[in-house]
Amino acid sequence: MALGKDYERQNCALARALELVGERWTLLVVRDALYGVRRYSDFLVHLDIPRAVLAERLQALTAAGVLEKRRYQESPPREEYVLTEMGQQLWPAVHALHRWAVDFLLPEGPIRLYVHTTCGTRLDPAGICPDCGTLVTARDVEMRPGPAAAVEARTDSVSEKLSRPRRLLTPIHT
Amino acid sequence: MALGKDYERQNCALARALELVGERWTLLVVRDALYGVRRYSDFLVHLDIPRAVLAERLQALTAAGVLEKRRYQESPPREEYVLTEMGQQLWPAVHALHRWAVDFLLPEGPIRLYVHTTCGTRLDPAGICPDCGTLVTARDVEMRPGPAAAVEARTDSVSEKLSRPRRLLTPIHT
DNA sequence: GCAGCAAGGTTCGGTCAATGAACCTTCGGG
DNA sequence: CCCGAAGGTTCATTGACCGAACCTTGCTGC
Repeated sequence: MALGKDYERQNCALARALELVGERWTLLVVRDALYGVRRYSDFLVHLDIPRAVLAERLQALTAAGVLEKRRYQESPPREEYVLTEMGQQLWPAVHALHRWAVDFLLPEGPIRLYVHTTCGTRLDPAGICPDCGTLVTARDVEMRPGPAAAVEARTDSVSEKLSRPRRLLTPIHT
Repeated sequence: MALGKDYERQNCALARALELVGERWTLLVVRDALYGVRRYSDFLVHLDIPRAVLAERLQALTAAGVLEKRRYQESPPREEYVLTEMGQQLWPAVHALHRWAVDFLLPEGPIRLYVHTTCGTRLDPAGICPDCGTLVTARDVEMRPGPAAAVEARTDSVSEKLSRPRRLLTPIHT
């Protein structure tokens, strides 16, 4: 997002949100984090994002409290970025936007489906499980290949792991 | 959003959505349209957006089918931009992101509240009316000043009209 | 003991979108 | 005839994004 990245004169909660997650790539980073991606190198190969931009976004999201940077091994020191509670709560917004795109921008049908783990039912546009009526949190969502899954053109290792049914937030590297 | 405005290599519905509504200012334009703003000059004073950027965004949203440009008077010819059904369906996504910001980024409390017109109850984070249990569409939402409404610093004519309780999608001019 | 490699970055020049100020056109009213 | 409102377009400046190259730390194999 070029120049002033804040909407200072907009006294509105949505503007505050967009200052943080409205920049280019940021919401895709959050989506990948919901999918279970945690490492710098995995975000890199899955998003095709410039290295400098990824580093800057991870730092901004960490500073804002959406991600937490933690060391998962000493020697050699290695870091991973994990969604905080605040970050996981972005799931309804990500899902709503995703669903809107499926309904209006993807004539070929959804590439992925999101179902409630305990009921096996596809979420409705609000992120509710039609079966049990509860608002499903990211932890209780399973993602599965949808009718248009074959269109998936990516062949990187992260995409392959994500192409099988799996629960959201499950770490990609064991 | 600078340079390549598309995420070509991302085969994902969310990426398609972000190519359209993920650019700087675009989602704020949609929010204003949900509030009932329809005219170029009203978007202009309410958003403090550069004129060229506004013109470009309105055109892109119209081309994508989110807005419809219509002539509301001949002689002198005057245009207005109205949300299509596709545009109105963005409400759940806008609301979810808004609600997330209220919950995590606004310690002073919400500036505006969204309530179900028929029940008078505040929507839950998924956009459901807790009273009647239905997913509330934009047409049935009333917005009201919230606890932190006094913080509203803007004094333009559009902000003044929006500071009173009103139904979403109600046109601002007459 | 040295080469190679993986992870996680930083640096750097070129490009292109955002910005804001100035300008333009069409029409109606006084 | 002049002014103003609505709805734009044009233009120079600036800074974020891009991608390629480079760097550092600590393993692992020979």
